[in-house]
Amino acid sequence: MTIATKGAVKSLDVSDLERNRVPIILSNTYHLLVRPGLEAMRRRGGLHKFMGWDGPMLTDSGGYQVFSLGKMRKITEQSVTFRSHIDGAIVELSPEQSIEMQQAIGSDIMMQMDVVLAPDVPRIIARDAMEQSIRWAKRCKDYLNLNREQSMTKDQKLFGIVQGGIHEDLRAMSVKGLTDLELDGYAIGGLSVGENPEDNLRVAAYTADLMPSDKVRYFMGGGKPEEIVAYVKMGIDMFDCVIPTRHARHGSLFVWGGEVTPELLNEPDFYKKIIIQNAEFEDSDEPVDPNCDCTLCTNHSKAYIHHLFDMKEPLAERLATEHNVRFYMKLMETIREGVENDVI
RNA sequence: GGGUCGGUACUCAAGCGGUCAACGAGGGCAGACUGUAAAUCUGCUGGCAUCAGCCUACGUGGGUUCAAAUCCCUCCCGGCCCA
Repeated sequence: MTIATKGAVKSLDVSDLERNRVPIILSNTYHLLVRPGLEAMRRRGGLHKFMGWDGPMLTDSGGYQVFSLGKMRKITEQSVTFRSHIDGAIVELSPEQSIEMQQAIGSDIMMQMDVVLAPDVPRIIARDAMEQSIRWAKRCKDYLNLNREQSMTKDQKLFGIVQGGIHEDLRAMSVKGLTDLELDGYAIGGLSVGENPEDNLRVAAYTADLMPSDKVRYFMGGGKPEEIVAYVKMGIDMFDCVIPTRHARHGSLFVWGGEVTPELLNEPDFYKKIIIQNAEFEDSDEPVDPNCDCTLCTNHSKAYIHHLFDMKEPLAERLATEHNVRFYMKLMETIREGVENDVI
């Protein structure tokens, strides 16, 4: 999933997404609740219509913002209270309100409201958050079942989010509690939030193995290309990450290590990252990546995109973002091909 | 010709006896970003270095002082004012 937090993939238009074969986007409940707000979203007829996107869309519940905006919120059993990062206004988000907003957005897949924590919190805290997340999942499902008619999109799906930090037994309890609720799909949450790489892979593999294989498994927030390949091998189906788009805006571009085939993905250095502002690129007439078919690589040189970043031209971000999005989409296409042909 | 203000590192610009190799900004160099408060953030930016230090530096050349980018004198260059 390419991330469109506030109803746009930063610097890209919907036609750019379609041209680069983006299959599904992710948007965010909290940010859209702050602006333009619930009623405005209803008046616009939902986010698909508002932004002109006909494809699938998933919305995060706002749970991650409970974590990332931590200094400005208070969590209770009932809800989370934020101070808006825009104007300081009080914004309350409960599991029910999250679903109500996600219904107004009309996403195809809604995420339950959860409690995300840093990886280094005491085990008892991680356990409480995990258990609260299960209770909140139930409230999300109950609210949805009672209010189906208010959705902007028919048959919205609801996914649960497995929590439990880096503790395997807590992860197992979380999976049990959520699967008892018979949700439409399940996600691994609370990873890629600062834990060390070994814990990340260990917990992801352990958790993925416990999750029902007949439903979608989604790893939230990850990851780097090699991590995604590893997660797929664990049985995970869906991903979202800000890396391709944010890195692009900051001048980090992904470059394939060679002709893109499923076999290539088994090589340790199947790609590299270059920082295009670096002086070594100022004189290169070569494309960023000869194995890429994006607008940047088809039409322009490294020297040109280097220059655009140097001049802080807005086009730099747009071309770079399209390139990294194309890289990630090609990564997923190639992984899929590799899985179907038993290469990965 | 007289008066006056000023000349600081790539640029702009602080400092006005010791804590100054010299604030800050820009520029340059490099790095980070994982369910996006992010066109953001961090480090370095005189030379040498065995990373402890050493050397050369605040227009020029002298001087005062234990000590000068800072005080005094000479000269050079620039702005402004008066002739």
